[in-house]
Amino acid sequence: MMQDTSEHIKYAEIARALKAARQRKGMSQQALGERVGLPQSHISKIESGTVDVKLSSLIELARALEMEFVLLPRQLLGVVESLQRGASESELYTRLEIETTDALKKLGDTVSQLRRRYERSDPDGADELKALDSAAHELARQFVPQQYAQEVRHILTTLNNPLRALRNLQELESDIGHAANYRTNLNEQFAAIRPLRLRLQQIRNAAAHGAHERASPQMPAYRLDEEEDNA
Amino acid sequence: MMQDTSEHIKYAEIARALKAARQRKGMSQQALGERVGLPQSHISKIESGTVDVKLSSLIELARALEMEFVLLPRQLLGVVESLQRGASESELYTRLEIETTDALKKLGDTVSQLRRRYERSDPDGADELKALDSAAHELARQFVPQQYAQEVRHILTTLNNPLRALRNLQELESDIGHAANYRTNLNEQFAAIRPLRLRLQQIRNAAAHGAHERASPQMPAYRLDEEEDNA
DNA sequence: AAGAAATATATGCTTAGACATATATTTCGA
DNA sequence: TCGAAATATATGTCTAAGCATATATTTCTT
Repeated sequence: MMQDTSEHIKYAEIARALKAARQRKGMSQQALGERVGLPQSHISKIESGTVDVKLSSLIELARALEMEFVLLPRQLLGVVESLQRGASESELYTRLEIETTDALKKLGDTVSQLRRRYERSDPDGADELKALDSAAHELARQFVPQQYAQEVRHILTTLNNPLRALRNLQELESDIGHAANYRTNLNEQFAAIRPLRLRLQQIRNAAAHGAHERASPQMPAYRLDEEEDNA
Repeated sequence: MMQDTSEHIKYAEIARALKAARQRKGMSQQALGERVGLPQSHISKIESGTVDVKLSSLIELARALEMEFVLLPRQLLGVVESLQRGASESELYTRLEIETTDALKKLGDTVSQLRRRYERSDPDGADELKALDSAAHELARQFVPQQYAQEVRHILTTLNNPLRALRNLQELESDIGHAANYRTNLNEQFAAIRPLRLRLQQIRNAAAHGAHERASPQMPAYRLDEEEDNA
């Protein structure tokens, strides 16, 4: 139902882009068709622009090719095309991503020091801190995707209290008179840390496999875990 | 033909984006329909996501709304969404820029410590170090533009030797037997530092006024200054 | 409150996408 | 050159998008 040639050009451009993405992934039309539930012959038609494909099919094809369709204001088209052509296109980051990533590095360093303190007195706790340190550094290394940045900042803020408490407890460690409270308090702090660490690991995995893989941003898993732990 | 909920979400997102774009333009469904040759009732179905619109229709609707429908690598989504939310192009950074900026921060910290050591024994030298510290931190604050990143890294490398020498000299300061050599050596190190500091200041100024203002990266000014100092 | 404008929903017809299956043609690798 | 793999094209069936038209419902403005 297209009316003029610029729309025909756009249509052909999308067909070409899909084909190029499939070839970059080293997939055959057969393999792609199996992935999205379309026959190879239909993939061929789509890539050659001889079928006016529906949006639902486009979305699935894009997903299978680790791409996304986006509706953009026309003014941004030049910038976005530059980003796509740029050698370091996947290495561009927003200020929020950078700052969140810096904060994660600091967290990792802080937790690394704290872990050394607990290495002998509480090996299980030290393991928990080691896992948190790894999650923080790994996520920092690949940068926090924009849509997780606010959530990661919230996690970092939430971690302040238990980590401070752990530092204080470590200083009390030699004070024998507090032994019972000490152990209980220690367990509480690690119980608070664990779901946050699990969530950072989830985000790190989502970042590694493409930022939109997990579709539900409402109740983060660490809150579900908190509820489980309270049971 | 969509298979899982993340694709339904994407589908609804595009429907919402079309409606939002129409409303931003102050158009009715009737007017948009007339523009693209579709009945108002069909526009309503498209915007509510109750029809699986074909690519040709989507392209025409996007055009009429001054939008483009674009296929992007998933990694670019965060950046593109930032652009759409109004983050300016200049808030996006490459990995190289980020790493160079981190290195500048470290330089600034190192130089700040060194400056304290020379504060009483060599106030002129301390002033030079203070200026270098300021240049490094100011440039780090606004991020090193891509086209200066290699040069800045070179400057940082070149600064290693004179700064190390200054650290060593400071430790020798109380050794009276080396007084003549000490003063000569001190002056040599500051003479080596000064043009590099001047160049960092130039780059900081260029960065402040827009990364592309100065177009000539061939003979950095600090090499010109070195030749002047030898005269 | 009332009327106009805008949007959502219904009905019906035509055409084409989705999908299955088969086969022709081209490309690739040994 | 030859066979396998990949892609393009053909045929057929079913379902739904595109489109026309009408009407119900909601929203907006006075």
